[in-house]
Amino acid sequence: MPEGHTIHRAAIDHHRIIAGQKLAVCSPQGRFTEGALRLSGQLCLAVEAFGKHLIYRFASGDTLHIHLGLFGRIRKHKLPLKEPRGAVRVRLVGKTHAIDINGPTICQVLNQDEFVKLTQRLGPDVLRSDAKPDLAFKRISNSKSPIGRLIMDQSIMSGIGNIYRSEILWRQSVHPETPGRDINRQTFDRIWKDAKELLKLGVEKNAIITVIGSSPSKSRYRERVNIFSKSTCPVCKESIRRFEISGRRVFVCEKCQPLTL
DNA sequence: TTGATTGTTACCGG
DNA sequence: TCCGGTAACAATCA
Repeated sequence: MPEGHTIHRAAIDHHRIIAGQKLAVCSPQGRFTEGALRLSGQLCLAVEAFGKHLIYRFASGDTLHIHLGLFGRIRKHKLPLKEPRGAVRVRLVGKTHAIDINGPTICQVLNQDEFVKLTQRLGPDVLRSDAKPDLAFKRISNSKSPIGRLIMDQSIMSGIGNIYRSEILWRQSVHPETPGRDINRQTFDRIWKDAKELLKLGVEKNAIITVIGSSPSKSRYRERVNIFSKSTCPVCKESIRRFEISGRRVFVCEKCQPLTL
């Protein structure tokens, strides 16, 4: 199974192998033919992530913009080429390897202006060294929306997904329904730092791991997280409350994460 | 075959 | 204008 944000970043790490080469680009299912034609034969300068968005930069100034969404997946193959597995939207072929991109929510060519617009509408990325967390804190401390909504709002800060949301707030003893304006700078800094560390680990291990020391070899995330999709708190053994924010599942231990501060 | 899923976006009403 | 809610979309697996 793809692992949300983590696989996006891991994909970048694993697929830089095709950067610095002229790539053949094709669309096996014919669903990205126009874009593929525009990029094919171009020199790929770099592969980068902005939040959960993946960007392949080409010498022409165009970029390939990919967002994997819930189901998207990137696979790397050694040449010679194999038959596409599943619904491959776009295939990038370099000298030694090919990259197949299956089921992305977003798959488009952006010119330089469009690329700039994309980066401008994203909040600071917890994994980028040039990120400015101050921008996120400012937005959060002016909002009455619950912190559980705010830290997953990619226009406020980018990188955190649904599993990390519940896990980070549990690790930092913050109730997801705490209004943003009640989060002080110290608490925000703890959330930011934890997000940064957990996502970095996730990229390294190519898996969502929020229980430090747990084995990444297990195929199911349930064994590597503390409360997400669980019924009892691993610390106090109280039952976990499950509810929704914006239609996405949230988990909270109301004993370890009291709402009143 | 059905339901569930680690996400985003467009659109609409308050 | 800004929120929050809803539907649509994506592919795969149990």
